[in-house]
Amino acid sequence: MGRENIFRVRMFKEKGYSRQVCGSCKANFWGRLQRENCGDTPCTDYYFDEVRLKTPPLSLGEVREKFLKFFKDRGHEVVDPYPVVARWREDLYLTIASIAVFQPHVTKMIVKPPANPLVIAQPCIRLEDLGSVGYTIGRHLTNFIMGGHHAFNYPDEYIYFTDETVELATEFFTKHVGVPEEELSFKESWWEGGGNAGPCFEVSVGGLEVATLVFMMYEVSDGKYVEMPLKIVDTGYGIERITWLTQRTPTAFHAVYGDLVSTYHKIMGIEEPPVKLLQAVFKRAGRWDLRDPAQFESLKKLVSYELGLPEVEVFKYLDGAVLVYNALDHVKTALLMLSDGVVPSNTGEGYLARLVLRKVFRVLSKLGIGADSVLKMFELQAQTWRSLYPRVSDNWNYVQEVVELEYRKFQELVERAPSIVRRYLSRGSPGLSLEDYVELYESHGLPPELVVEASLKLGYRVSVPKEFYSALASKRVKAPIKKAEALPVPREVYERAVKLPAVEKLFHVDPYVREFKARVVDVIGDYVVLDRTAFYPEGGGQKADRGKIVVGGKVYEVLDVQKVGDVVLHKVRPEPRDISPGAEVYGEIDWDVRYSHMRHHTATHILLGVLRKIYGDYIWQAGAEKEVAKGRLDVTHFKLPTLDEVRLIEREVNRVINEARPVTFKTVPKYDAERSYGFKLYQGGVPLEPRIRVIEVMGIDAEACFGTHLRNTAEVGGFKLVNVEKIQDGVVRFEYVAGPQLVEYAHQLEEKISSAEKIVGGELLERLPKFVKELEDLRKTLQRYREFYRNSLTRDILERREVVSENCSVSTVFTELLDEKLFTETLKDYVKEDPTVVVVLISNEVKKARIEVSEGSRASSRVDAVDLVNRIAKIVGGKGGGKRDHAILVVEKLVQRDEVDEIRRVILERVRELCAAS
RNA sequence: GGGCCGGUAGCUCAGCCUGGAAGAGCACUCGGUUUGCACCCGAGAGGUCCCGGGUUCAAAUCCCGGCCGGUCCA
Repeated sequence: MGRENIFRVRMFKEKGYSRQVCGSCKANFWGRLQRENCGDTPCTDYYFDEVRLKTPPLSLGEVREKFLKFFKDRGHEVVDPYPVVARWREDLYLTIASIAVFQPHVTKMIVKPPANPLVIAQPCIRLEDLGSVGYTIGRHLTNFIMGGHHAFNYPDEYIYFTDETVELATEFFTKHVGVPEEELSFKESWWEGGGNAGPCFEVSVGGLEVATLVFMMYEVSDGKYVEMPLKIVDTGYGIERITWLTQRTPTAFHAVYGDLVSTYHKIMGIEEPPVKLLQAVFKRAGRWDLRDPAQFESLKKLVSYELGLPEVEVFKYLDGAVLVYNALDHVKTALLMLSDGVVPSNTGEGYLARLVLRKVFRVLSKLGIGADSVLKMFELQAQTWRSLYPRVSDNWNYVQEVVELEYRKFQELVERAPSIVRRYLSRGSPGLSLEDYVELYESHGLPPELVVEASLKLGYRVSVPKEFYSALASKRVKAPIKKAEALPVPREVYERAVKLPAVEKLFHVDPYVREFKARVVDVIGDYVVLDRTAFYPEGGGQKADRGKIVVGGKVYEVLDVQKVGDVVLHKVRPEPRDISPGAEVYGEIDWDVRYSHMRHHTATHILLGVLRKIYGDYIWQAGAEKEVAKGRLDVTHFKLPTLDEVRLIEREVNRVINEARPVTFKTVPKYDAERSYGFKLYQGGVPLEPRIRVIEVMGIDAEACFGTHLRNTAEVGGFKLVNVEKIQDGVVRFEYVAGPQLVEYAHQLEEKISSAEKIVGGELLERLPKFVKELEDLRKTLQRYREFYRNSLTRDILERREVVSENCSVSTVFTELLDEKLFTETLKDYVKEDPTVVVVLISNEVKKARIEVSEGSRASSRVDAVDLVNRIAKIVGGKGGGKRDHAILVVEKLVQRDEVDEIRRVILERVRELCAAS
């Protein structure tokens, strides 16, 4: 199919549409009427308010229902929307389009779609337009519902493609939205994203693009387009935009948020602009790019002239309104993300949630809005949207708690700002450089507006450098290409293993199988492949089994077990040189190791279930590991559990164990599992398979899992948390022991206590307070001795003091006890009292000597302590240095009596020389 | 996952660039003064300079590694 021809669909010919060229963007478009331009912004102004619709104004929910019903009536199955957090995708954090729901498993033909054709009203979040929201009066939103009808055409199963897609869209817009057909414009375009590409139509009405019809048919690899075997109809209908179209309000926010627009104005203390002002803006918002500050400025001036309103008024109204629209949009986006269980943090999707929250908090806190009102703003939206997005009301308690916490954290940052800014102001050059602004933002999270504010508080007037945003943008580096995951086995082993047939996994059939018979399929280096095995390969956080295999009477130890696709590799010792394919094998796994893994694994599932029950559905597994000695589970959570909570968790887990609940496993089709259990199935990641293995702990937890589990929770035997810590903002780690390991753990504790008691010679609780008291007494005694020593030293200095002139005196003291800190302190105090003195303190230790020269202020103006030290070094050797009034010399030997005399003589002579000279 | 910033007295921080005697303000204790709202004056106590290693005669300071906190980005 040629790329040109694909746009020549059946309907255009039948109904007499003509292919035209836009006078502005030169793109080709199709329409029944001849027109000057393609009918899409920015080639035209908005005029959809003048288009006569045959339907009454519709709400967002009504448009959504109308859309779903229309396509349902045309043979599409309605598919429930997925979460806005794209947990099923490794390459995306947020659901950015309805097709994302089916990538990559369906688009790569690993799994069939849940229905075909299908229709979905998918809530989406796109944060790349974060900065545009408000200025475009509603064309850009960070959250929106994308209506998509999708048809997946397989080589052997054709559903429908271009002709039907255009006809369906036309019928929907004309008959059900009530758009006169002459007003429809289909612009030819090209869509590319997520590794796929294809031609598309952009459908517009009165300047507003309301849908994109993509015919996905290429895979993009190395910049080349490779035709896919699967041809996908990927459509996106802007449910918000259609709502706007039917309501013809001056902004999309009025159409989508209704009364909330006024309410938000009131809460934020911002006056609502008069309708005629907004209408004047509406008329130009299509062609003008108001995100450009210069254009926004000109528009405001133009509107002020046109309506005869003072410029300041227009500026005040519109700047304020943009803030309100921002708040409406961002609060809803944050609400949707949090309701889907995102925990704000400094990485991943948690960071994106925080980014959105902070952007709106920045404005709210500047307006002086308190936490109560902020919560009110969230609550109003939670009420408005709870029927359209059911998860919003399910998780409201969590949302409330987290919004409050995040707002408090942000206010703390604002409070901290002046002291951080002060640090930057006080270093080096006056004011703040461009680099300072960038660093303040990137390292401390302080946007330039906040920096200016903080500087004002400190009494500095600074202004944001114009280049700030471009400097920031130029620092953005491309994402590093994700490192290919390390292979579990050497490459040559991997490449041969991957071609072998699937191995029968006895550990899945019955996790309690300890011994088995099998045949050798292949031997690759140290690795043996069998046709069936009970050895569990490392995976799903569960470590590999150990044990032995016997071939031809020879025993091989199994050191490691790994899997490559559906093939299990046993690494054995000694080298399996004598083993050849076809040989019979007897295998036996180390049951103690395995059973311990199973206990910790089942305990992990129980713990996760209990945590979700206690805290809420925002608890997600962020990592897990099950070993012989202990289990470990990292979950998303925003605060460290208290001691009481830890005890509660332990009690609840043990209760589940004592209730002896059955643990079952079954392998079911992916979509059935998702329907019955929801997304919480995918705690450990999403398996790219048509059928998935579901482990269910009755009434507590159900997860897609590869691991081996107990039959009954009673077998866990007992559960004790041994460590709970916050490993990262938003992630809490639990470590625990189960079954006999609990006894091991108790033993370790006992041993620790008893060895400590051996050291203190008695009971810990009795002896320790005595030790502490004794230590205190000793400290006091030592202090008294040092005081004594210090006095005696001071006396020695005084006694040895020889006056050289009115400005200089010398005292050389020799001692055989070393207490560096005491010396330094004593000398410092002494020379403060006597500014004329030069003190030389010589002290011997076991193998080295330390000579310290200290001078009073008047003495040091004539005599350089460093010079004296160098002279001393000539007598005793060693190296040293220091400042003019204080220098130190260390020698790796003891100083002899005669050397002390020599030093005394030399120093006196030198000081006399210098002081007399002045 | 990557980058950047920080960790010094109970708190807020200076000192680090350029290695050489551990500092300020607030809080605390004592004495005086005052008895109207951040009182004032004087004295004192308080330190694992995050941890480990290296360089050096000498490290809070320089280098390497780690831990913790903050923050930006993917």
